[in-house]
Amino acid sequence: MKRKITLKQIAKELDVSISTVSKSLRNSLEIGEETRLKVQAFAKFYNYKPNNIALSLKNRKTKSIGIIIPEIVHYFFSTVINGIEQVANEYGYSVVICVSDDSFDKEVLNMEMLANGSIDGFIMSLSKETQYKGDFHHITEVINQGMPVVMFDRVTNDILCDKVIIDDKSAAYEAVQSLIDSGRKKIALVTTVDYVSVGKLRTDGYEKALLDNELPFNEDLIIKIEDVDTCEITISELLHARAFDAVFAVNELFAVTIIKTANKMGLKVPEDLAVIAFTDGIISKYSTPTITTVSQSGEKMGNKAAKMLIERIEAEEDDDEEHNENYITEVIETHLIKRESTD
Amino acid sequence: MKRKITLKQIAKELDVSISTVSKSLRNSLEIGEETRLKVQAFAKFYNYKPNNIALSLKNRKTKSIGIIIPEIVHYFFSTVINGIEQVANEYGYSVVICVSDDSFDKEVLNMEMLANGSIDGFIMSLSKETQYKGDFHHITEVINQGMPVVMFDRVTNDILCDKVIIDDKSAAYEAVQSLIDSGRKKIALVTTVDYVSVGKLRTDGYEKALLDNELPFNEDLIIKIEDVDTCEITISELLHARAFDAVFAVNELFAVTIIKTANKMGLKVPEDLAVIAFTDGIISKYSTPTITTVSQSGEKMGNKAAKMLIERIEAEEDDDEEHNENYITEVIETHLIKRESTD
DNA sequence: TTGCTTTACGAAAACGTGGTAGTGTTGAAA
DNA sequence: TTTCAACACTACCACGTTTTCGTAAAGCAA
Repeated sequence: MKRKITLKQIAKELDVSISTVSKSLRNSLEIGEETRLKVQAFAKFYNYKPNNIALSLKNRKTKSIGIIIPEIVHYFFSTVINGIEQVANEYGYSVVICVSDDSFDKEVLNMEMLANGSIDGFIMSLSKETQYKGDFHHITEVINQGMPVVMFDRVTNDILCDKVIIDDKSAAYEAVQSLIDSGRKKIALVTTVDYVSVGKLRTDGYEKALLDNELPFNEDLIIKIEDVDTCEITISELLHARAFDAVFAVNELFAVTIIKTANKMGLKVPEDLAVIAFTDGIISKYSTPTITTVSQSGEKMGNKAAKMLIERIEAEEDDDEEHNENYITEVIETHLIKRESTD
Repeated sequence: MKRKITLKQIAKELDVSISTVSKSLRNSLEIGEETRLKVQAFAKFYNYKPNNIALSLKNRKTKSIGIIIPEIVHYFFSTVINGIEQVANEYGYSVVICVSDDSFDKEVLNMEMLANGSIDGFIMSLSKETQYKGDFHHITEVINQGMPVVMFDRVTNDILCDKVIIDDKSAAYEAVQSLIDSGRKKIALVTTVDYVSVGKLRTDGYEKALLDNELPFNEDLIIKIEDVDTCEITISELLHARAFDAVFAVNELFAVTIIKTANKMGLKVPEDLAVIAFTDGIISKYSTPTITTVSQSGEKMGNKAAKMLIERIEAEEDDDEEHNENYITEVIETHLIKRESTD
């Protein structure tokens, strides 16, 4: 077992100074060719690679970015990570990932863990609990320290920073409109509890589509679900009453559960019940019937977020102290992917 | 914007030495109470946190572990990450994730990027290309530098290190046996190309189960699929010929595609065709019918792998030079989760 | 006063790197 | 012989921390 070799060891071995070694390896003209080649050969032989940690300390840059997300076993979030990773890699950055598990405390802890020099910037999506509490001090703190932050998907207006979102409201509008266009009149919205920002926006879009088409907006048709396990019961009751002929679900898990429930009751999808889901995940592609979805490209969001963050990071290098605060909110376009669950 | 405060700045501000500050904050008895409390108060006020990078440099530990996986938008791998993350967090480690995209070059690049001091150890699953090439020099190199490596799922015998796997062979055996027990005689195996180590082992288990039950082992019933898109065609041909009455698929994507193909042809699952899949992912739970699977708990694998790695890392602290090479291969148990696709 | 121990703190090295500034030697021009 | 530049290299600093060693001042006994 040979430990990684350092400049110092090379210097000692070749009986020159550390600076000579350093300069030789960076091909400085200060060093005579003979010495330079000798050093280079030696370094190559021992597979010298500069120590990243030392470099980070010196340059005050780690070339890594921190990602904080609520879940990782989650199609959408993992595609976002994928998108981030691609861009990060391209620019020579590593990504370090922390999962908040939708817990406020974990989110804070994770941010503190990374904020002490480990990374150059954050990309994050808020945990449910954080959104519920409305406490963002950990984020402001980090930003005040001059660390760039990009938020995506689950964002908040209370924090000024770059953001990448989709236009949840108009995407929901489009989905509901397409249900209306195919003749549906009683459209239910299956959503999560209010404090998750995206749930709220999608509800707004749903409502607007109804009103624009002069359809009644009926509170009873908004089904708020906190736990997916309770979904089935609620749904089946409403289906029994034939209370609706179409469903817009804010995620594909709800959608597939609804379809299964409907099937059990002998209802046909899409004939008796049309279903559209938000988030184009793997379930929608492979369920029976396949589910029409509003795609939100996690990969694109990740790409964009990473680009924004890295630009911020590298911009700070120049105008060291004065960071301009013209924050951008990027909106990623969505589109409806028609599949078998609608007609 | 206030940059993070350092020991030096505190020292200057309070007109004491850096060492005094450091010691005060670590509650050293060397420092008089008055000074100590003064420093602590000041540090608290300015929210002093030691710089992780500096600590890493000093202690030669980064308290972070590198994960290299082929894909991240992948149910199994993301559950493994989740498992790793849980344990890592518990022990105060961060995880930095690199995706090899099943490419050898990326795998090498990523490892080199992380190996220069950024992390204390690796947890990895080999890329397809690496397994195909059989070139593991990048891994041996890292190990030779004294960096602990734990491999999981897609491992190789050519590398000596800790490993976490499931008993693919006996798990496959169990699955096929259960098909036989329910009266199936012509059982097809839908698998990937050979060089992915797990595919090979599952094939072995399949074969053994057949032979043990004195069923013919027919090469034609082993369907090797490289690309999931070609799956449907191959399958439908064989189904037409009624060549088999049960399928053991090595992943759930194959399984669901098979079921859909069978349905299209008017065949009923499980009556006409029983299906079992490896990997208990999200598709199996939500497809129609739900799919009987061999569960391989990614979370448990991740937990175990992380524990093994961290133990190695922290063991090295003590017997600094001599690391004992009694590597362990941990086998995670699997079990059959019966769902609707079998009777 | 001298010699010894405590108390309370500071200086400096170390981790590994890279850049700036400096130093000493050589050879050639004045 | 002196002076100056070119050359080839070394010294030193900074990044932020911990830790070992050192030491000045104070206290106390003889």
